Amino acid sequence: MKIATWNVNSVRSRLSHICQWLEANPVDLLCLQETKVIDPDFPRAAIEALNYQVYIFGQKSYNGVALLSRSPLDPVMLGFAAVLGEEATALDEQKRVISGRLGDLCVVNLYVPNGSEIGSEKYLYKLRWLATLRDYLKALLPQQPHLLVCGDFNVALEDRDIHNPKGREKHIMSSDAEREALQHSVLDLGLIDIFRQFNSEPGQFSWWDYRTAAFSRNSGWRIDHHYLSPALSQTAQSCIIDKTPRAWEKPSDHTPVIVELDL
DNA sequence: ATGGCATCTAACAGATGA
Repeated sequence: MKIATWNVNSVRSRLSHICQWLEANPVDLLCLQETKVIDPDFPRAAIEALNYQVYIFGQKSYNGVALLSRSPLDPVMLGFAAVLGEEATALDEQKRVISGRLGDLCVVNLYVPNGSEIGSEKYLYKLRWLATLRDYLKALLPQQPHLLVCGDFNVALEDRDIHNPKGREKHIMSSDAEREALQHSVLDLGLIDIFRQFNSEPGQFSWWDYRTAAFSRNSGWRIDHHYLSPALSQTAQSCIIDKTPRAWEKPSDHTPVIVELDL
């Protein structure tokens, strides 16, 4: 079974890339972030024509997540509130969380807030959001021994995940508080950054800034991840970053990351 | 120090992203 995560930076602008990529890479499940569209306007038909089921949690202009699956998912859970209840509804105004169950596998698809600037209101929101993510995953884990948590985390965990870590303490996505929050909310629960089980090299990135020709210089960041529960990690066969679509005409600034499970 | 670029809404510029 193959599962991919991809921040597409607008599902409507990227529809042809998504279809082209899925035809070449018929993964079992594709997790999308930054769909940037309300649910009635999601380009559902083009995806369904490729024999994928479409599950969406969208909003106008910003954010938005989706699950595209070859097999039906049941149940599908929208937002933090589906697990945490009423007190989490405020954080669900921004559509950043969708989860689904595929057999005995539970997949959580996340779009972690960007944070804008260190110390800003958005930065504090990002840290609060990650604290709530801990509660969410902690509640899911006992019921879901085969848990996969993937998406755009907007945090580079280590210096080898950044093309140039100089000054990283003052940079969004690599400040100590962001790294500590991701560590506390995900890794400390026992979830494993599975890419690093297969590849320990620096220079392995999933996002390159549109500006300054970052992709051609490989000036990127590894901020799109797959985290696996311990039991599930035993089934992992590979985890690769597919840079191919980042080189296409008018690409997303992110590229897909695919994990293969022996399930 | 700033802006590089791309996407959204829809104001032909401003907000947001990372």
